[in-house]
Order: sequence, then structure tokens, then C-alpha cells
Amino acid sequence: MAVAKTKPKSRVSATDEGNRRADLIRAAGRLFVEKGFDATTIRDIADAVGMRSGSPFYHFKSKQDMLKSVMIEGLQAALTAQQAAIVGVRGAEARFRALVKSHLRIILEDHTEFPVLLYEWRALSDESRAEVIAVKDRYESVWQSVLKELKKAGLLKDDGRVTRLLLFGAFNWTVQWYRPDGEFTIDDIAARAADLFLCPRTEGRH
Amino acid sequence: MAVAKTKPKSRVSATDEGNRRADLIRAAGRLFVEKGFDATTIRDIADAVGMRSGSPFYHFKSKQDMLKSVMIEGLQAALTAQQAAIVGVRGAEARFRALVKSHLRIILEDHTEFPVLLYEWRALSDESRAEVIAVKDRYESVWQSVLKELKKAGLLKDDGRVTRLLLFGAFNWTVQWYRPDGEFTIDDIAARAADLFLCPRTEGRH
DNA sequence: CCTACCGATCGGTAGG
DNA sequence: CCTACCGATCGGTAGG
Repeated sequence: MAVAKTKPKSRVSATDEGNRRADLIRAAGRLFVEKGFDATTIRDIADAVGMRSGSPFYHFKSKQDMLKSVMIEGLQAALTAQQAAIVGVRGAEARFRALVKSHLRIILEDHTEFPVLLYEWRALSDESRAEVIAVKDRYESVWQSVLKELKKAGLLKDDGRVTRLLLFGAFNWTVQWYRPDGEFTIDDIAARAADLFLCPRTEGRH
Repeated sequence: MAVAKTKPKSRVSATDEGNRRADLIRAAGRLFVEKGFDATTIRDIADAVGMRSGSPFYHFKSKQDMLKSVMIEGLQAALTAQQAAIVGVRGAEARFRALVKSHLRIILEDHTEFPVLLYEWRALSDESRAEVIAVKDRYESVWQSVLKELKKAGLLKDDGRVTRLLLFGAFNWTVQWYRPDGEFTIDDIAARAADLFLCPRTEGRH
């Protein structure tokens, strides 16, 4: 029997599947942020990408699986942006400012996957949670090392757990109030946030 | 007809109704925080206070009405605590520290109504929202005036809208990570949070 | 990826 | 405040 040695068809369909999956993740992320995980139905998500209600289950085995995938997608985008933001940047303050800017862009720009992580943690099942935490830890460890540098440089009084969580709180809360058509740009807010937390360098360094 | 001039029975029943209503608000608040508004069913709430599933609708006309009532209840408790915390306290820094402590106690202690306001804003209908905002504005205006005093005293670089929202973010985010059995008490966290935001007074004031 | 469907559950109501 | 119930909707599946 003539079996083709190259399989262009399966290759194409794999690509298509990847795209459809990515479409679903993007639509789900946006809807989860807008309406919340529980208030979003599979039918909402299917509609958003032009599918029928049963079809998302061809790509994800459950709604919970979609939630986990959305969060991991958001974290991976954040990790990539984080690396790009600090590569080659020297000095504790500059690295800190770069991290803040990168973080706010990730959570406030059109990527809506990361905010799902912030506001639907409760909806994540224990099994999914472990997977997500592994990626989340990588993202946070970069923050920890930069905060440590900051403290060493005398630009931050304390870099303990409580301080760290207070910082993240200020940043992550922006999702609740930032509006793209508002008075301030994302970079404005990032600069003001960095200013707020940095101890003034002692006057007259010379 | 012999109409009793005093109506002890209706008085008692009014009191009872008030208690049952308060019970429902407390149970709903706890469940909304634990599972989220959408994931909490009327049956969950009824169970929690020992009612049948149809009975909460004797006290509230809809689930949305319960949400609004929970939020307003939380705000009123916060307003009362806020007043008590700053009355007679003089000096910008002392007033600020008192406000922070009071706020963290309200959102982290057993009162669970205020956090509903923070995390279920999205679930609130437009009509309910207007009512809640009116009470919320009273609570925030006290913060604004204290932050203004702080800036005047040189203890805060800026008291604009962005800074204010960053501050609230750091405080409100504690709901996500604070654990009563953790390493730090609420007052520890309040003190550390106040330290984080206050500019160091210029050394050697004399 | 669609069609057709199922069992479960939900907010809410009538009538007492 | 309970009993009994309804219409709507939801996550998910079988079979193609």
C-alpha cells in the first residue's frame, strides 16, 4: 500500500490544533478576567472563538484544565518578558525599575492570562495548583534576588517575606483600578511605584 | 376591637428577623470569601444557618441583594472601627499608623464582610454598585485627609491618586496571604507596612 | 470539530 | 420560614 513517507497533512493539522488551542486560551483568559472563572461558561469561550459548545473539550479535558493552562501560559509569558527586561541591566535600582515596569506591562497590557493567576487562585484545584506553583516560583525567585541587591545597596530597608508581599500587593492591585484610557500610562505608574518603595539615597553621596 | 396598645409580639419577631438576617449576612460573607460569590449557592448559605433553600428569599429579594447587603455591612463596620481608631489621636504619623492597624484588623480578623467588597466588586450589579460606592467614599475620604497631613509633614513624598491606590493595594492584598497561624501578627504587619511607606524623617531634627 | 443529548444543579417562586 | 416545584443553564460525553 502506498503510504506517503512525508505526512504534510498531519503536520498542518498539528499546527492548526496548536492555533486553536492558543485561541481558546486567549479567549478564556479574557473572559475569566472580565466575568470570573465561575461565571464564564464553556459556551462563552466556544462562542468567542467560533466553536460549538462541545468542541473545547477536544482541546482540554475539563474547564479546570483550561484554567490551569491559562495560568501557566500567563506565567511563561511573564518569565520571558522578565528575562528580557533585566538582561544586561546593571545596578540594583535599575534592575528593580526594569522588573517593576516589566511586571506592570504583563499584568496591565493586553495579555490577560497573568491576572487570572492573581484573581482565580481559589478556583484552582489542588492538583493543578502544584503545577502552577512550580512555574510561579521561578518568576518570584528573580524578584527575591533583586530585592536582596536593593537592600544591600541601602535602597530598601527590609527585604523579608512581609515586605515582599506588600510590594507585590501594591503592584498586583493595579489590575483593579488601571484603565488604559486613564490619566497615567503604565510606565508612569511603574516609575511612581518604584519611587514609593525606594529609600532616598542619603543626600550628597560624595 | 381590643387592639393591644403595646405590641410585644411584633417587637420580638422584628428582633428575631433582624438576627436571622444578620446570621445570613455573616454566613454569606464567609462563604463568598471562601468560595467566591458565583460558586456559593443559596443552598450553601441556607445550610450554614440551618434554613431550607427557599427561606433566605424571605429576608433578601435576590442573591444580588445579599451581596450588596454583605458589602454595606462590611463597610459600616469598617467605618465604625475607623472612627474609633483615630478619635483623639494627634499627629499625622500616629493617625496614619492607627488607620493602617484598624484597616488590617477589619480585613484580616474574623469579620469577613469587608473582603467581599474587595474581591467581588465585579459581581456587583450597576444598581447595587451606586449604593455601595456612597458608603465606600466616606471610608476613603478619611484616608485621603490623613495622607494629606502626612505629606504636609514631609512623611510621604506624594499623596496623589496613584500613590493612594498603590498603598491600598499593599494593604488589601494581605487578604491573599495572611494566615492567622502564621509567623506575624496583624499588628506586626501593620507596623511593617507603615514603616515601608513613611519617608524617614530627616535625621537629627533639632 | 459538530450534533444531540444527559444528569445535575441553580436561583427563584407559589402557596401555605 | 417550609414544601414542592419550575424553567434555565451548565459541564461534560458519545458517536460520528
